[in-house]
Amino acid sequence: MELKKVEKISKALADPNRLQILKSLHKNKACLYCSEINEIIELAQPSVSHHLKQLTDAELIIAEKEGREVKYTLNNKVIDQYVNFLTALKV
Amino acid sequence: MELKKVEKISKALADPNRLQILKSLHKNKACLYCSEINEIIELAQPSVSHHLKQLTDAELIIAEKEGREVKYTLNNKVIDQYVNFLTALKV
DNA sequence: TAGATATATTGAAATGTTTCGATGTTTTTA
DNA sequence: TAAAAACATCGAAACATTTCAATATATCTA
Repeated sequence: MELKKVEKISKALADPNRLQILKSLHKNKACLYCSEINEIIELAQPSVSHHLKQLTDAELIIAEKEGREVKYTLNNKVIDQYVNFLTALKV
Repeated sequence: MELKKVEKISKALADPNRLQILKSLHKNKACLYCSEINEIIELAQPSVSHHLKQLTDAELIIAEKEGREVKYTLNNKVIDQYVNFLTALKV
Protein backbone atom coordinates (compact mmCIF):
# COMPACT_ATOMS: atom_id res chain seq x y z
CA MET A 1 0.00 0.00 0.00
CA GLU A 2 1.23 3.48 -0.97
CA LEU A 3 2.28 5.88 1.79
CA LYS A 4 -0.24 8.44 0.45
CA LYS A 5 -3.02 5.91 0.95
CA VAL A 6 -1.81 4.98 4.45
CA GLU A 7 -1.83 8.68 5.29
CA LYS A 8 -5.38 9.11 3.99
CA ILE A 9 -6.69 6.13 5.95
CA SER A 10 -4.88 7.28 9.11
CA LYS A 11 -6.46 10.73 8.74
CA ALA A 12 -9.88 9.12 8.34
CA LEU A 13 -9.30 7.11 11.54
CA ALA A 14 -8.05 10.15 13.46
CA ASP A 15 -11.42 11.43 14.68
CA PRO A 16 -13.62 10.22 17.55
CA ASN A 17 -16.88 10.54 15.60
CA ARG A 18 -15.54 8.57 12.66
CA LEU A 19 -14.21 5.84 14.96
CA GLN A 20 -17.65 5.73 16.55
CA ILE A 21 -19.23 5.25 13.13
CA LEU A 22 -16.87 2.36 12.34
CA LYS A 23 -17.59 0.72 15.70
CA SER A 24 -21.33 1.07 15.12
CA LEU A 25 -20.97 -0.49 11.67
CA HIS A 26 -19.14 -3.39 13.28
CA LYS A 27 -21.89 -3.86 15.88
CA ASN A 28 -24.55 -3.87 13.18
CA LYS A 29 -22.98 -6.61 11.11
CA ALA A 30 -21.06 -4.07 9.06
CA CYS A 31 -23.91 -2.11 7.55
CA LEU A 32 -26.05 0.89 8.43
CA TYR A 33 -28.18 3.44 6.66
CA CYS A 34 -27.13 7.07 6.74
CA SER A 35 -30.25 7.97 8.75
CA GLU A 36 -29.30 5.42 11.41
CA ILE A 37 -25.79 6.88 11.64
CA ASN A 38 -27.31 10.35 11.97
CA GLU A 39 -29.15 9.08 15.05
CA ILE A 40 -26.03 7.56 16.62
CA ILE A 41 -23.69 10.51 16.10
CA GLU A 42 -24.59 13.64 18.04
CA LEU A 43 -23.81 16.12 15.32
CA ALA A 44 -25.79 18.06 12.75
CA GLN A 45 -26.63 16.21 9.54
CA PRO A 46 -24.07 18.05 7.37
CA SER A 47 -21.32 17.16 9.85
CA VAL A 48 -22.20 13.47 9.78
CA SER A 49 -22.33 13.66 5.99
CA HIS A 50 -18.82 15.16 6.01
CA HIS A 51 -17.47 12.36 8.20
CA LEU A 52 -19.09 9.68 6.06
CA LYS A 53 -17.42 11.27 3.04
CA GLN A 54 -13.99 11.12 4.70
CA LEU A 55 -14.48 7.43 5.48
CA THR A 56 -15.78 6.73 1.98
CA ASP A 57 -12.93 8.63 0.30
CA ALA A 58 -10.45 6.58 2.33
CA GLU A 59 -12.40 3.49 1.18
CA LEU A 60 -12.79 2.32 4.77
CA ILE A 61 -16.52 2.11 4.06
CA ILE A 62 -18.53 1.59 0.88
CA ALA A 63 -21.58 3.73 0.08
CA GLU A 64 -24.44 2.25 -1.90
CA LYS A 65 -27.45 4.25 -2.94
CA GLU A 66 -30.83 2.57 -2.40
CA GLY A 67 -33.54 4.87 -3.60
CA ARG A 68 -33.21 8.04 -1.61
CA GLU A 69 -31.28 6.30 1.15
CA VAL A 70 -27.60 5.37 1.33
CA LYS A 71 -26.34 2.15 2.86
CA TYR A 72 -22.83 2.14 4.30
CA THR A 73 -20.78 -1.02 4.63
CA LEU A 74 -17.38 -1.68 6.25
CA ASN A 75 -14.68 -2.39 3.67
CA ASN A 76 -12.82 -5.29 5.25
CA LYS A 77 -10.43 -5.51 2.31
CA VAL A 78 -8.97 -2.02 2.83
CA ILE A 79 -8.77 -2.51 6.60
CA ASP A 80 -6.74 -5.65 5.87
CA GLN A 81 -4.39 -3.81 3.52
CA TYR A 82 -3.84 -1.09 6.10
CA VAL A 83 -3.21 -3.68 8.81
CA ASN A 84 -0.72 -5.44 6.52
CA PHE A 85 1.21 -2.22 6.04
CA LEU A 86 1.43 -1.68 9.80
CA THR A 87 2.40 -5.27 10.48
CA ALA A 88 5.19 -5.04 7.91
CA LEU A 89 6.49 -1.98 9.76
CA LYS A 90 7.47 -4.06 12.78
CA VAL A 91 10.90 -5.60 12.96
CA MET B 1 -7.50 -0.45 23.36
CA GLU B 2 -9.41 2.72 24.25
CA LEU B 3 -10.92 4.80 21.42
CA LYS B 4 -8.98 7.85 22.67
CA LYS B 5 -5.74 5.91 22.24
CA VAL B 6 -6.72 4.68 18.76
CA GLU B 7 -7.45 8.28 17.83
CA LYS B 8 -4.06 9.45 19.09
CA ILE B 9 -2.17 6.74 17.22
CA SER B 10 -4.16 7.41 14.04
CA LYS B 11 -3.32 11.13 14.30
CA ALA B 12 0.35 10.26 14.74
CA LEU B 13 0.19 8.09 11.60
CA ALA B 14 -1.64 10.75 9.60
CA ASP B 15 1.39 12.67 8.33
CA PRO B 16 3.80 11.84 5.49
CA ASN B 17 6.92 12.88 7.41
CA ARG B 18 6.01 10.75 10.41
CA LEU B 19 5.26 7.75 8.20
CA GLN B 20 8.66 8.29 6.58
CA ILE B 21 10.30 8.24 10.02
CA LEU B 22 8.58 4.96 10.90
CA LYS B 23 9.62 3.40 7.57
CA SER B 24 13.21 4.51 8.13
CA LEU B 25 13.17 3.01 11.62
CA HIS B 26 11.96 -0.25 10.11
CA LYS B 27 14.74 -0.23 7.50
CA ASN B 28 17.35 0.36 10.19
CA LYS B 29 16.36 -2.58 12.34
CA ALA B 30 13.96 -0.41 14.34
CA CYS B 31 16.37 2.14 15.77
CA LEU B 32 17.85 5.48 14.77
CA TYR B 33 19.43 8.46 16.47
CA CYS B 34 17.65 11.79 16.28
CA SER B 35 20.50 13.27 14.23
CA GLU B 36 20.10 10.50 11.64
CA ILE B 37 16.37 11.21 11.42
CA ASN B 38 17.15 14.90 10.98
CA GLU B 39 19.21 13.96 7.91
CA ILE B 40 16.47 11.79 6.42
CA ILE B 41 13.57 14.23 6.87
CA GLU B 42 13.83 17.41 4.82
CA LEU B 43 12.54 19.77 7.49
CA ALA B 44 14.09 22.14 9.98
CA GLN B 45 15.32 20.59 13.26
CA PRO B 46 12.43 21.89 15.43
CA SER B 47 9.91 20.43 12.96
CA VAL B 48 11.52 16.99 13.13
CA SER B 49 11.62 17.30 16.92
CA HIS B 50 7.88 18.05 16.87
CA HIS B 51 7.12 14.98 14.75
CA LEU B 52 9.25 12.74 16.97
CA LYS B 53 7.30 14.04 19.96
CA GLN B 54 3.98 13.15 18.32
CA LEU B 55 5.19 9.62 17.64
CA THR B 56 6.62 9.29 21.15
CA ASP B 57 3.44 10.62 22.79
CA ALA B 58 1.42 8.05 20.82
CA GLU B 59 3.95 5.46 22.04
CA LEU B 60 4.58 4.30 18.48
CA ILE B 61 8.27 4.87 19.20
CA ILE B 62 10.35 4.87 22.37
CA ALA B 63 12.90 7.60 23.08
CA GLU B 64 16.03 6.76 25.06
CA LYS B 65 18.57 9.38 26.02
CA GLU B 66 22.19 8.38 25.51
CA GLY B 67 24.37 11.21 26.67
CA ARG B 68 23.44 14.19 24.57
CA GLU B 69 21.89 12.03 21.86
CA VAL B 70 18.47 10.37 21.73
CA LYS B 71 17.89 6.92 20.31
CA TYR B 72 14.45 6.17 18.88
CA THR B 73 13.09 2.65 18.66
CA LEU B 74 9.89 1.27 17.09
CA ASN B 75 7.38 0.10 19.71
CA ASN B 76 6.15 -3.17 18.21
CA LYS B 77 3.84 -3.78 21.16
CA VAL B 78 1.72 -0.69 20.55
CA ILE B 79 1.63 -1.31 16.81
CA ASP B 80 0.28 -4.78 17.63
CA GLN B 81 -2.41 -3.39 19.93
CA TYR B 82 -3.49 -0.90 17.27
CA VAL B 83 -3.58 -3.65 14.64
CA ASN B 84 -5.66 -5.81 16.97
CA PHE B 85 -8.22 -3.04 17.38
CA LEU B 86 -8.52 -2.66 13.60
CA THR B 87 -8.74 -6.39 13.03
CA ALA B 88 -11.52 -6.65 15.61
CA LEU B 89 -13.41 -3.97 13.68
CA LYS B 90 -13.96 -6.28 10.74
CA VAL B 91 -17.03 -8.46 10.59
C1' DT C 1 34.87 25.75 33.16
C1' DA C 2 34.03 27.97 28.51
C1' DG C 3 32.62 26.68 24.18
C1' DA C 4 30.60 23.33 21.16
C1' DT C 5 27.10 19.86 20.10
C1' DA C 6 22.52 17.60 20.28
C1' DT C 7 17.96 18.16 21.15
C1' DA C 8 13.74 20.62 23.09
C1' DT C 9 10.75 24.60 23.69
C1' DT C 10 8.55 28.96 22.47
C1' DG C 11 5.85 31.90 19.72
C1' DA C 12 3.90 33.15 15.48
C1' DA C 13 2.51 32.63 10.59
C1' DA C 14 0.45 29.61 7.27
C1' DT C 15 -2.48 25.96 6.42
C1' DG C 16 -5.88 22.32 7.32
C1' DT C 17 -10.04 20.37 9.82
C1' DT C 18 -14.46 20.43 12.10
C1' DT C 19 -18.90 22.16 12.62
C1' DC C 20 -23.28 24.11 11.32
C1' DG C 21 -27.05 26.98 9.04
C1' DA C 22 -28.70 27.62 4.65
C1' DT C 23 -29.62 25.70 0.47
C1' DG C 24 -29.34 22.31 -3.46
C1' DT C 25 -30.32 17.61 -5.55
C1' DT C 26 -32.60 13.35 -6.01
C1' DT C 27 -36.24 10.22 -5.13
C1' DT C 28 -40.56 8.99 -3.20
C1' DT C 29 -45.41 9.57 -2.25
C1' DA C 30 -49.88 11.81 -1.82
C1' DT D 1 -46.94 17.03 -10.27
C1' DA D 2 -46.30 19.39 -5.77
C1' DA D 3 -44.73 18.46 -1.31
C1' DA D 4 -41.95 15.69 1.65
C1' DA D 5 -37.95 12.96 2.79
C1' DA D 6 -33.00 11.70 2.57
C1' DC D 7 -28.76 13.13 1.70
C1' DA D 8 -25.03 16.36 -0.29
C1' DT D 9 -22.81 20.82 -0.99
C1' DC D 10 -21.51 25.63 0.13
C1' DG D 11 -19.57 29.15 2.89
C1' DA D 12 -18.00 30.83 7.08
C1' DA D 13 -16.62 30.59 12.02
C1' DA D 14 -13.94 28.13 15.39
C1' DC D 15 -10.28 25.31 16.28
C1' DA D 16 -6.06 22.36 15.44
C1' DT D 17 -1.76 21.26 13.08
C1' DT D 18 2.49 22.21 10.67
C1' DT D 19 6.50 24.78 10.05
C1' DC D 20 10.40 27.63 11.26
C1' DA D 21 13.53 31.28 13.44
C1' DA D 22 14.99 32.26 17.80
C1' DT D 23 16.22 30.64 22.03
C1' DA D 24 16.69 27.40 25.98
C1' DT D 25 18.62 23.21 28.11
C1' DA D 26 21.60 19.40 28.80
C1' DT D 27 25.85 17.07 27.99
C1' DC D 28 30.31 16.57 26.24
C1' DT D 29 35.17 18.06 25.42
C1' DA D 30 39.27 20.97 25.16
